[in-house]
Amino acid sequence: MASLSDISRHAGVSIATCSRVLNGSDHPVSEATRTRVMKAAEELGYAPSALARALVTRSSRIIGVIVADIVDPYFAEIARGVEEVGAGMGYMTMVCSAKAGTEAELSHLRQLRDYHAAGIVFAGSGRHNDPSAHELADAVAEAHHRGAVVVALAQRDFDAPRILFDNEAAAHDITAHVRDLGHERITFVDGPEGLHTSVLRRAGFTRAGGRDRIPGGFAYEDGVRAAETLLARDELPDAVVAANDEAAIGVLMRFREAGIDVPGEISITGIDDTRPARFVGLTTVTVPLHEMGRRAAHAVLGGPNGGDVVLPHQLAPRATTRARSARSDRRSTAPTPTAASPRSPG
Amino acid sequence: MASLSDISRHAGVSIATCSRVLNGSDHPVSEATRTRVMKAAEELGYAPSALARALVTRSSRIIGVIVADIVDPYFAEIARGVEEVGAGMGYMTMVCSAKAGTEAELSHLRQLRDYHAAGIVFAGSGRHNDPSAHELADAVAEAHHRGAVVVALAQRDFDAPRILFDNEAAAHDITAHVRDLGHERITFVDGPEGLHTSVLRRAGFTRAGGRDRIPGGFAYEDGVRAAETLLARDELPDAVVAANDEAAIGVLMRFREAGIDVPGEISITGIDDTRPARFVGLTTVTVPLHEMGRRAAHAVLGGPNGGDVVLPHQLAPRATTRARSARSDRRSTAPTPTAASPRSPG
DNA sequence: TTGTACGCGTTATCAA
DNA sequence: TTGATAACGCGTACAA
Repeated sequence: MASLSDISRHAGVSIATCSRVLNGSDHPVSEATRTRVMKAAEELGYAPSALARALVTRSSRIIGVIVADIVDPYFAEIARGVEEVGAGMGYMTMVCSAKAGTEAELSHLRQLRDYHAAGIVFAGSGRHNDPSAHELADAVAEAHHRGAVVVALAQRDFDAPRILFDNEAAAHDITAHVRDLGHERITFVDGPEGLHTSVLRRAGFTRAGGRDRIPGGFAYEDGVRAAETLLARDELPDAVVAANDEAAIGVLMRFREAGIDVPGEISITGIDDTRPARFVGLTTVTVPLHEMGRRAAHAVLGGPNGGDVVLPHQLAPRATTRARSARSDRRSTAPTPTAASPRSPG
Repeated sequence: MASLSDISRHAGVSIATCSRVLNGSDHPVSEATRTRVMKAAEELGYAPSALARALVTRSSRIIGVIVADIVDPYFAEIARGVEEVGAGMGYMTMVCSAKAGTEAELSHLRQLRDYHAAGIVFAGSGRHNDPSAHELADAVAEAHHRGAVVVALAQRDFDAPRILFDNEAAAHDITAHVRDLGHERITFVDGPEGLHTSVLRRAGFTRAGGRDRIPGGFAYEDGVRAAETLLARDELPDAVVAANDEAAIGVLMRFREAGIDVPGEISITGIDDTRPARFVGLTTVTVPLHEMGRRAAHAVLGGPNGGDVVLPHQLAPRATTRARSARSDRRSTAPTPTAASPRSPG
């Protein structure tokens, strides 16, 4: 409640001097008055107004992170990284959900600008043929111009340093891994339509020799649907590579519900290694989400430093994949009676 | 970039008038000048400074939500609820992680106050014998005094309206449900030591006739450890009721890894019904996390309205529980050879 | 209906 | 080493 002028009056010192001692200014102040001011501040319970400070400094200690959905562990992990290092430096983190798309991102960006946010982190991927992409790019440029540091944690269509991992390579590597396990007929469950990240992951799958693809998404239900698509076919593939963990888990659960043995009959993998992946023992690709968040925060704290950064990813083989040789091959040997039956639930 | 004075100059109108038309003031303004101002604002791309506005109004359109860990789906769900209705009303949501405890909460509270946050939502539970509880209570009182609306979404030791569900009843109901399934020997995996929520849930278990309890926590690893404690005993219980979903999943996974059939040999349940619970088909209690977040936001938007609210919870029977009669009873019939063997993995 | 002027709490410049 | 004082951008009595 107490303001600088209160302190000033209480200590019998000018308001300017109070400001100097109360905020690590390099301006010299005599030890005597310094203690006087400190004491007054202590007694009156002085707390600087972040608002007033930001108004004059033209920069608040606020970091905005724009995500699609904070409930999605992918984004939560990023947000936590940002918050972690931000809080350590006295910054507050604003989390903005933009599930609605670029339009919502734009409005959040503007709002963040109105608060003179020191930095803005775009956690999600951009989309193809985005009608408001240009408008967003302009707004980003303006925010940058006004001193805000903008960082992108995925493929984006505006000018900002990127801190990311190689989506294409991640998808390639997990596909190759499955292939190395001896699986030939591999189906890829696509990510959301139009997302750059989806395109990248699909490309990785293709480069690794994958051919079969079916529509999917990043949500559990998308995975369930994809599994049903597969179940409706005459024959199941050897393995399913889903565009992300949550979809993979959807596939996994639907298959198990249908009585399919995973990984006995079919292998399933995801990408991202979010917490739920560990819970279900999903083979996936560990991706530096938390570290990306941390680095993004460091980027805004340290000012716009340098160009893009590509962080490493890593295979995380777990319990939903198995080498083909290690299981009863349904094709090279005569089909057993049990080979067809499991697909009907109950 | 353009400020009110810019508009004022551009439109040849006083700065006060500009303010009046640009912020739905009820002060009368002639239609002529109104359009003049609007046009100028449009041309110069006027955006009000949230900072300056907050400074003079003594209240920013910021809602702070203090959670233990945003990666925890329990809190993410709450945060999303807050953000959802907040964003709809032009408010920004600050998410603060206070994993470190009350000390961290206190520092976040202070920071939020420095930004003149309109409201502060405490998502997590308080703890017993908390050394800084009193200090926090004082800070909360001060924040309240300064016009901020403070809401608690769990048991707390300070004065603030509460929006919550009945933890005791939730634990009681799930335990009773398991009991109704015919299970007698039920073990409760405790929540984190010292948390009010832990005490409440434990009490519910006890009231439902439960007796056996083992140490646990709210994390996956805690559940894994609890499972190992159980595996080390001579005999497994009929069912395990864990203090929350994540611990339950830890128990579940460890048991399955040990070759135990869930729910064939043992039933497992959680509390909260977070997303991962659905992923693994965990029987649990659905709890109004999202709605609590939404209501909390409404509470801060509508000012301090009324007293505590207790929202309903609901049983969510799924695939990790089974009626005792429906499975081979290991005790009333002669033990079969397969009854003992599953416990050794591999 | 419009304009003037003060205050919100800081930082920063310039004198003293 | 210290102190006035002008911004920062806005809301709002009060006056015109």
